[in-house]
Amino acid sequence: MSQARIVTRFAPSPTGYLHIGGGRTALFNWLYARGRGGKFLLRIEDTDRERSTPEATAAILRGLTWLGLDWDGEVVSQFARKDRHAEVAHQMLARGTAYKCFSTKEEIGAFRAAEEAAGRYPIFLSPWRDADPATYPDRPYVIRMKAPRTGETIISDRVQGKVTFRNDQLDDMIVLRSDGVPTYMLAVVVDDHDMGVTHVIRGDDHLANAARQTMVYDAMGWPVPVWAHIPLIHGPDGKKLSKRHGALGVEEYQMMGYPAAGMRNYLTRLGWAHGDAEIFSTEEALAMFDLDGIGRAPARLDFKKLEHVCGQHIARTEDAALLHELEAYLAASGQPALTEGQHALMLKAMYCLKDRAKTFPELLEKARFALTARPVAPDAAAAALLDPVSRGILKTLTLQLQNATWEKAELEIILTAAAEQAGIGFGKLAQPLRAALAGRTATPSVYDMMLVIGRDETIARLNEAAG
RNA sequence: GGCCCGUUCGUCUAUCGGUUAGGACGUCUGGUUUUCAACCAGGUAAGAGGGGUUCGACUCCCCUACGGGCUGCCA
Repeated sequence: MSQARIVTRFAPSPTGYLHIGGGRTALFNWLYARGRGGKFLLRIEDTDRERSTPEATAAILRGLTWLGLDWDGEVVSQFARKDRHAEVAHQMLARGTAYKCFSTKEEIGAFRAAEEAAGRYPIFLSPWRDADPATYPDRPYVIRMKAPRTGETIISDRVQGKVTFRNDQLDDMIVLRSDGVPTYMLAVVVDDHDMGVTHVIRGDDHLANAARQTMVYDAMGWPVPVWAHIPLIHGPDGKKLSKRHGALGVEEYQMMGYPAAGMRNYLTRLGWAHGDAEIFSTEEALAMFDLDGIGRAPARLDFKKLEHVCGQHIARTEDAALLHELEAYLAASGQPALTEGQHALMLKAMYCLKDRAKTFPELLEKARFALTARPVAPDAAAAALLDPVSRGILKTLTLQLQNATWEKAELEIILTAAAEQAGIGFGKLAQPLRAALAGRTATPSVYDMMLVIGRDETIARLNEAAG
């Protein structure tokens, strides 16, 4: 049997931003398809007209784009396909695998209330299931799936294994509402079938749905896709994800300054493993990712590890690309863009910055010496370092730097000698120098700073501080 | 309530009946050092509980506890 081309999809409902769990689901689908030369499709499940908004759709698309998850073809609107769904519902009717049900919401509600009051599990069994069409009343009806009443439905899941559901636990779900709008349960199946989806990778909150959906596939005589129900992500406290945990929309993470590559890496490892692989590029992830590596237990978000992974990625990213991403971060978070001069200096400085930052805000903080303009405004700690004695030493140093060739080796000789002359350790010299050059007490190496800003700027800042 | 899923260091996880239960983050100690980081070395720390099956269980089965999901004319 030849392996058909793999097609996966991400199908969010546009009722809010793309949250981190949805982002990971999309990522898994993307990795699986793209890693195997398959297609990754995007469908917006907007059949709930009350709660769906175009703003949410836009936010989801932005989130996916930032994460670098590109999809094939046009974004499919589920609502736009409602006629096709209705058509299938009627085909089911014609095939005898569905029937018209005239029970009203009130009747069903009353039934449920009575069952629950009696301490029973309310499975509504429609009296119209086998009714004679001649007895049909003249009023609105829904179309219900004629689900098997006995036996069991078995889901063969790539993550959960074989999961068995007793058919008598499942009721005849509605596939077409009385207003002619299809329900999710029908729409997903029709869409996945029509779009040629071969692998359904989604949250395990859909596991039970897979059984009902299997019945629709069977009713239509369509091949059932491969299922892979992945565990949900929990907050750091192990509870379900909510805004309280800071586990917000994917875009919030972008605002916090995490690089997309780091997010992908972290999210890939959350609930999935391949031996001891921890830090890897997207290309490597694409090559390694497989459904077999997905765990069955929900995973918690760990910001410390996220930061570590992001730091590794920042350190590995090529300078120009990193600067480009930093500027995108600036724009996305509403901060002023870099001037041409700052851009050039950042590019020059990147080598001594990227090893020490885990997020873009940290990178910016380390880059303060390169981004600031004279007069350098020292913070309290830095100002305290610039006492009269230190200023005197800096003044002398300025003279010695005047004609230095601006190379690290020579600067080392000069600074070391200066410290000796002053009768202090190198550290005692480096601190005021740091304060003068960056206005801060924590900065990159003094040599790196001097090399990056150049002789003239270095001397100007020293004079300013010494004066 | 019913059905379904889950449970290995604090956290993410490896292990697919036989290991001193491995790695990573965190944390602790030491090193490097020019501050903060980064980096390097080392330490710390785990099979929810109870029954089975087996020569041998983290691994297979059952029960309990705990957590989660579903149980809509929501998706």
